[in-house]
Amino acid sequence: MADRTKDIVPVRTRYAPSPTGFPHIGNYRTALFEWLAARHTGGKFVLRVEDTDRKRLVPGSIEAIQEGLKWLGLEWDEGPDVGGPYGPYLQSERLDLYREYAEKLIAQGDAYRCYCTEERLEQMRAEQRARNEPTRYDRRCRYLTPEQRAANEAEGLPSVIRFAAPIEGTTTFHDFLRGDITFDNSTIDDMILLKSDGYPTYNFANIIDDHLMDITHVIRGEEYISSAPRYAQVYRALGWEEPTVVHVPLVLAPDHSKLSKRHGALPLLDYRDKGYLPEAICNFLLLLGWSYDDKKEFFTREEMIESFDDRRLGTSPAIFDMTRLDWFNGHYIRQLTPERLTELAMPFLLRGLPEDVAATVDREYARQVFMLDQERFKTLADVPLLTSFFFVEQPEYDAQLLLGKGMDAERAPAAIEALLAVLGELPDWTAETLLQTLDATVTRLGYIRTKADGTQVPDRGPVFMLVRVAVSGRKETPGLPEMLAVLGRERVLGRLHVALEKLRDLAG
RNA sequence: GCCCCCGUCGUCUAGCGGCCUAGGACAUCACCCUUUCAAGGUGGAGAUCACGGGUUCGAAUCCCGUCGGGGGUACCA
Repeated sequence: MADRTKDIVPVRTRYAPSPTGFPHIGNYRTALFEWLAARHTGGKFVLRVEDTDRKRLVPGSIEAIQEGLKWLGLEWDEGPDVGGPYGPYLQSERLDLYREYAEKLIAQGDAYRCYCTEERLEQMRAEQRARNEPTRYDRRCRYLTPEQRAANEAEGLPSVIRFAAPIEGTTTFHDFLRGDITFDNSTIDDMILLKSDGYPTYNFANIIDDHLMDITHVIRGEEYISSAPRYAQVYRALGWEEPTVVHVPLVLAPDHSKLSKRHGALPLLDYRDKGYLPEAICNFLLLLGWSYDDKKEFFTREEMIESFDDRRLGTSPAIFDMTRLDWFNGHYIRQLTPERLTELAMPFLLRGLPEDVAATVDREYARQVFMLDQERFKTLADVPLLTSFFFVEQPEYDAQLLLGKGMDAERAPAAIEALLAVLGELPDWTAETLLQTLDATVTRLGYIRTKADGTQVPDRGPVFMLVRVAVSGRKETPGLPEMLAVLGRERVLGRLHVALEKLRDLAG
């Protein structure tokens, strides 16, 4: 058996976000794949900020992007904050580099200055559309005479630098997952390398930096496939070797449209605020477009790194399914140790409680409550929803809720009084003795159920539900004896008394 | 319009010419467990593998076409 690890070559990958907003969850999936490719091979994961669009720059988004990566545990080896041998990692600090290579392309005849105004381009495209032609730059400035150029320069006309793309033939690039993809050169126009403000376009800066930073594997979204042949042309003009390119399929909204806020696809950090666990998000994202085999669905961080193989990436778009995310989240919440659960749940609890109540919460008591409800939390946002009754002075509920199947206005007060009589005297307040006491009361009060085989057993249902509502104000709660044990004698007795009063008021 | 990518249960997917009367998971339904709700267990329903042609003894798997979905078509990324 050959040692497979010998075949693994360390790769350099990069996450190259543009600080024009707060990336949504699909963007981070790409980052996850890039990070995994690097970790799996013992390579490096680089964070490079593509801040070349000055108009759309959103203050604070660089910080938010980094916070998101950290939250998911996707730590980078090189980046704007930590530096590295290929810096700077902020494209706005690399402007001279792009200029240098753009000039080089002009010198060798592979690029040219274009003086066309945006108005003219706009008009040109409008006419092309009217004639039902593809909208493309008509290359007017590509064929300017040296005299015309000199005149434009003398006049001080603003200009951009465009790539002089091959006009005839085809361009083929290799997609790691899909194989060779060929575009007819007649469909590719002369893309802008450097904008009139001196900043590079995303496309150009990307090419230059991926090469200069020695990126071996470019993993990016499928929306870049149509730009890929142009990148290939520039690499070739510069005489550079092209990195391996992996286009991962898009993540779509449930209605197959592009992922947007209204479908629940929020900026990543919003998921943290909504009570999702990073391990759940990672696991969910991992399996959106990638699979290990037909069985394995839960991956620890180590297992992810160990088993990630970019050859198993898919090529068809995946739909973002919130329900599945919730399931993963519930799973990982159940996985939490009591201590970690408490740590994570506490802020959510305190935020959901009235201020005066929040101020009195005892950590140890809360810990016991959380453990009781652990298997019921789908997200941490459920914490206050399911557990607030443990903390308030007295839960509010409609007296009618106390009555139900097998429990009417006559029997309810009797049952509570019977319980009150014994619970006050209980020598120890544990789930075990509480269950015994509850059962004894049920039997004494004559709640009997006949099973299918004819045997008679105590019918816990009606009394248990009565007590459940009395102490919690709700019909769904953790197991009754366990819940009473945690609530403590004082609260339970107090709430039973309140229930009794409510029943009397009801009777009129 | 033009160019490109994609197309297996509602959803995420396994499958890479015979092991497939297509497997797993989420969701859904039923039952079990049971003091409620969950969690867990068992089982069911759910995909003529988008459709139509080929190739082959044999196709979800290869080829062509059609349709459908998506992306691109910016001095955005």
